[in-house]
Amino acid sequence: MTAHDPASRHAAHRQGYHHGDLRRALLAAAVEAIEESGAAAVSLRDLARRAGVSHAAPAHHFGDKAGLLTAVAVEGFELLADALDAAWERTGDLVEVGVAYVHFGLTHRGHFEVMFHPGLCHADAADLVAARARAAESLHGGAEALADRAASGDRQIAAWSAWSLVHGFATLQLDGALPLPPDADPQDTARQVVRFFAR
Amino acid sequence: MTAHDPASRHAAHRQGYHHGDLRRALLAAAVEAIEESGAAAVSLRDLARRAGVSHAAPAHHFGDKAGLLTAVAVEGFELLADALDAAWERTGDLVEVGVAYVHFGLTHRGHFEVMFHPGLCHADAADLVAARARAAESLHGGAEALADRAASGDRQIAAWSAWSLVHGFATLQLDGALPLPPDADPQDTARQVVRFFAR
DNA sequence: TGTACATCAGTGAACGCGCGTTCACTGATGTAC
DNA sequence: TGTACATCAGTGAACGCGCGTTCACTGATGTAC
Repeated sequence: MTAHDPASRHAAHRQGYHHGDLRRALLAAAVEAIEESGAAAVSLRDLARRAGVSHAAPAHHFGDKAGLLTAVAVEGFELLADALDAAWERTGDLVEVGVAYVHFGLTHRGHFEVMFHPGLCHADAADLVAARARAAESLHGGAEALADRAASGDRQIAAWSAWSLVHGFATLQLDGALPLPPDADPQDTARQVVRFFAR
Repeated sequence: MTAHDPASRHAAHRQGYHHGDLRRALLAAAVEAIEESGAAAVSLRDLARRAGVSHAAPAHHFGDKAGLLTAVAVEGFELLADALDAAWERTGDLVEVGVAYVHFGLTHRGHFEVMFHPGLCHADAADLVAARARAAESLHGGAEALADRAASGDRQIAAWSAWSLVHGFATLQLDGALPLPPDADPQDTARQVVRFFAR
């Protein structure tokens, strides 16, 4: 790791004229800001402040606000696809894929919010379309298999139902609309909910 | 209906110094604006413009932006409770209560958005707490009865599952994340999804 | 029936603020020779 | 090994804009007498 290595520059206190890894720093700042105040309230100037950089710098990397949020959404869809694939490979249990969806939402609320409010992004950006498609594939596979297991009715309806269930549970949790008893573990409750569905 | 009747003044072109029913007009403008640009983007000045009134007028009725959105949420919860109760009384079918929930969300997206993002409101306002409680009662009754019908496992888990299902379906539809085939009727699809769940 | 007055609803000018965007610039990096 | 130069990343001042809020005000309404 030399002094020119971006990671070491980033890990150290920023001192030079160049940041070293401003793009990544801005994405992290964006997720943080979204989790604090919501995606619509994010401003490029605030992110620049958080990254310790001049207010005009973000435009270099993302063009405009929608461009930045698009990058957040792309990252989110990739993380989600990874999480769903990993759950399947780890457990071989379709219920756990649903649980992983909920877990992703609860632990990545910044990404999650942007991913499902496409109005804030450049909805047609090629990388966004690709990342969304990959996540949809991971998700759809799981949901359809779950539907097969339920072994009744229309596969498509079953898959939509499964997705609705986990998405709704995650969303209600994130909005604080479905308050669990203080001793309940959200992920464990999610597991019971998905199991109930897959009964 | 005399010339002093607020409704007639409202129906007619506004001409006098007094609006006649500015509170209601501002609420309607707010719902419209939210459906166009999202709740976070609503501004009091824009609503005043839509209502044809000076920009300082809204503060008279709602105090501030959060006060206005609180009023939107209160109206939303009351409309939702009405819709759920009506569906139950009309059909006596618990599936139809779920369908009514989805239908409410799809036809009141402005209200729906504010109702489930409490960070934008005065979350502790007495009328909001009361309206939410009434809606929760209508909803919970339906969900628990559906759970009873499913006749397996924990009632609480079953109720959360039912709510998650309909909320998730509505949310995914509103965000355009679950695109139906062009010939599919959203409400009819919702009915199939809820039936699949209640199988 | 008329008059005086209190109350309420809406006005419009003013303020300070944070924002996105533009633009000429400068510091740092990497490559060609 | 050194020098010149192109490219890239970030700066900082400037602009115009819409916003929320305040405040003294004015027009309209309703009530007491």
